Amino acid sequence: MGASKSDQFSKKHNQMANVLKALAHPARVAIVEYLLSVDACICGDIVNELPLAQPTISRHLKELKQAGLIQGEIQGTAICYCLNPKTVQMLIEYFDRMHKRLLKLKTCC
Amino acid sequence: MGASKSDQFSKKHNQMANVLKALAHPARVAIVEYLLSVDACICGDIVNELPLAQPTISRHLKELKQAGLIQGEIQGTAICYCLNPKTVQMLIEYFDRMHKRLLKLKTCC
DNA sequence: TTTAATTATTGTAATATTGCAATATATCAA
DNA sequence: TTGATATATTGCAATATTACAATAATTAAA
Repeated sequence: MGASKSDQFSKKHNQMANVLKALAHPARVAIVEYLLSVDACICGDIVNELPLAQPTISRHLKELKQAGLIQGEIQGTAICYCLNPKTVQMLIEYFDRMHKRLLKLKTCC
Repeated sequence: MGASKSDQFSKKHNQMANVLKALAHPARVAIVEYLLSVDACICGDIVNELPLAQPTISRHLKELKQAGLIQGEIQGTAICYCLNPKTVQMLIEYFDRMHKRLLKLKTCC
């Protein structure tokens, strides 16, 4: 029956899967790249930029925030979102380690 | 109503989201790391290694294969799976570019 | 060909995700 | 306080994902 056997896996595997799940949707990839493309940290412009309603964007932002990929800072009535460099760095290191180990393997199909 | 507005987003954002979605589950993270940990390319041992039934593993392998993260090679009755270095490299480059652009931003909260 | 071993597919049930309308909350300005 | 602006939350419907039992398909060996 149904989903969720995540408790059977290690904490590390679950954490990694959670961060990557936050990026496993085109809207959230687009949000992250939009935040990158703007020199300053923009907030609600995302709603104007993407083809989604405000509550939907808000939910996506919440997921990105919970995964530690973005941070939000209250500025008056607006909230300024920006990327979290530490999490991005963690992802680089993860895949870099993976790639280095991969190159050491002798036999591969 | 419901899900799937993916056609509203760019092909690039969808492709990126699809590759990352393949890793957005602890079982698939575990499979990838298991493939890394074995010097040779093992196949059905994954079923013994993980707390999931054979059909479930088979489905996870299919998703990883469709995302281009692993490759399978038939060897007799068994199938030998291994990681695809090109896709791993693509992921490194993606996050590396992101990180470099991030460091250039002047104002960030 | 028959049997055994390995992997894939199908059917079904449980759960999770996605999206929006409606509404709530919070802050600034008048 | 009141109104305007910006963001978050809730409720619900549509869809997607996850998992396994049962079964099918494929190949090697007897």
